Amino acid sequence: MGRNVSLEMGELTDTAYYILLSLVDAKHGYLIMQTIEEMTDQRFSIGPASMYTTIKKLLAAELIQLFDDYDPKRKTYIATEKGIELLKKEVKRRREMVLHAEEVFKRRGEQLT
Amino acid sequence: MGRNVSLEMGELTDTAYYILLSLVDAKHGYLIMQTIEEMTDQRFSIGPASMYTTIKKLLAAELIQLFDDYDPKRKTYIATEKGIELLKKEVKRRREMVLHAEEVFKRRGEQLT
DNA sequence: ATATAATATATCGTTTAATGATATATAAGT
DNA sequence: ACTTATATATCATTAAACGATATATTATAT
Repeated sequence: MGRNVSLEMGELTDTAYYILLSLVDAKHGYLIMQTIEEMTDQRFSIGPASMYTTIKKLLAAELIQLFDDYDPKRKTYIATEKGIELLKKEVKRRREMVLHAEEVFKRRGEQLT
Repeated sequence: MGRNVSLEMGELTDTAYYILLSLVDAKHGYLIMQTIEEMTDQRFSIGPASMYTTIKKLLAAELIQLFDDYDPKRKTYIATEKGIELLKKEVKRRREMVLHAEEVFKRRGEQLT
């Protein structure tokens, strides 16, 4: 297994991070893409290929599940409890990554704008 | 070119992020690996394969350069001005990623520990 | 009416990233 | 002599991301 890669290792790629974050509240696929673009002011965008590939992986890892929906045309997903926990852990990890950089620049007397 | 992937797009993977951050101050390869492990309390570790592959890419993108060194046994690298700028931009991007998550959880009345 | 744009889901094959395995060589400690 | 640590490097494989493409429905404009 990869050193810093797979979901089982408990780490999320940027793509998986944003999809899982979108699914804290139930959404169908297309809405996930829109939500991410809106959330990031168009700075991050995920196309259908990346999204559906990632959704499959997140489902397999039980980080998201199908949401009980009546509309058969749209598949709706939601993060599982396990998914939320991993997401929170990942937020913490990313916060630390920023801190690591801040420490390095601080040591050099430079500030990060 | 990938939507959210390559260095030319101005984004760094976790691996590239930590290597570039290590090279704010000049270091040779082996020391980079150690610095990253120490910095992250063993939570992130990069093996030689990932490191040398990434170093090649960072050199090609002129985000790091060979540091003027007298020791022919050890190749020493340092981040370029361009590399520092990208790193700062990336820190900002990652800070925003954390904020995005905080907003989502705040909206739900949950706090991130 | 009908063409066009937006909504919605999905797969195939390729490219890019990350890594395990492995090789090589030196230096230092036991 | 032997082992551990230091130091750099490549090859082949796995994993992640994505472009291209296909398909179908719904809404909107002409």
